[in-house]
Amino acid sequence: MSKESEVFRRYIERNNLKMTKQRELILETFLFSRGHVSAEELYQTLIEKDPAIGLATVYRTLSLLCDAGLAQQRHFGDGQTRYEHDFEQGHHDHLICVNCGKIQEFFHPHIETLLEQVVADHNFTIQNHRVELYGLCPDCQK
Amino acid sequence: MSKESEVFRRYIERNNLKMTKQRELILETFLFSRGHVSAEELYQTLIEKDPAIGLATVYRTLSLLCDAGLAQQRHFGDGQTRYEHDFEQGHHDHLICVNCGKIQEFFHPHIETLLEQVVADHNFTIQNHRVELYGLCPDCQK
DNA sequence: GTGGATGCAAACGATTTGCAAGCAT
DNA sequence: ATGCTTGCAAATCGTTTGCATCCAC
Repeated sequence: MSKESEVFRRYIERNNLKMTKQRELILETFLFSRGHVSAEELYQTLIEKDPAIGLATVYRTLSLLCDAGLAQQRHFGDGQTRYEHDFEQGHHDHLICVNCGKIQEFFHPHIETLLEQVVADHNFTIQNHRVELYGLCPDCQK
Repeated sequence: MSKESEVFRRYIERNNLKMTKQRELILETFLFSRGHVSAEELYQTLIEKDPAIGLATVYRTLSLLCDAGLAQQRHFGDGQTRYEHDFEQGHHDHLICVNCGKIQEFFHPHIETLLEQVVADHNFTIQNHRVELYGLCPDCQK
């Protein structure tokens, strides 16, 4: 039983919700999928394991996972919402290939520090931030 | 006649398109609106000047302005696409208030330099980037 | 048994598209 | 006259919601 599964169970219990086999399957599949999945992509993977599962359930469960702190929404240029689960490994930013869609994560402590400074200079209190670089990945530069 | 209007006319001509009073009105209104407008917001302003104008035309013209290099799409958290026209004044990033929606622009040369370095380190060729900080603006911190 | 969870289909909001009519060239 | 552009309505896409049924507690 994974740590995330434990966290989710506690969240479920604390809020008087119920653990179902769909929720278990969705969490498991979500955790297994590396990177940044959209609801639709996750759904496509899920129907192979449970053809009866509904897209609405995927959306509802992803929303639950966000509330539980196990997932985080991300919006990159295309119209879709993507969900990330490995953000706990520590904050990171993204390099996105505009050709193949590959997403490369990176972390640069100095940039983070400077961003904090910008926020302070403008008297904002920060909640979160995003830094996204769009371009061509090494493979797509031809 | 503004510089942008000139650029637009050239673009129209070069692509064998036609200049219409709707396109003129939309460009003019778009340029006048400071900041980051959504198609719907622009449309609301426009129907006061020309009640017959269609929302589809607004979308089509904004798309044209993007192609002509006079506008740029931006996606902030909410579901709407926003259009920016003053990005030519030089690149800048955004501080967004999650409470009142105010958008404060800023520019920090050192951050830009570091981002270029990150891109180089990963062998990407950059096209553009965005840095967005979400939090509470001074007014909303109560 | 009861209330939350499901799958489906319908509803939704933002954006796009097909079409007949209008207007710039 | 030609064909790009318009406004309208219908279509589309991603996401949410209503509802009857189902299932975890």
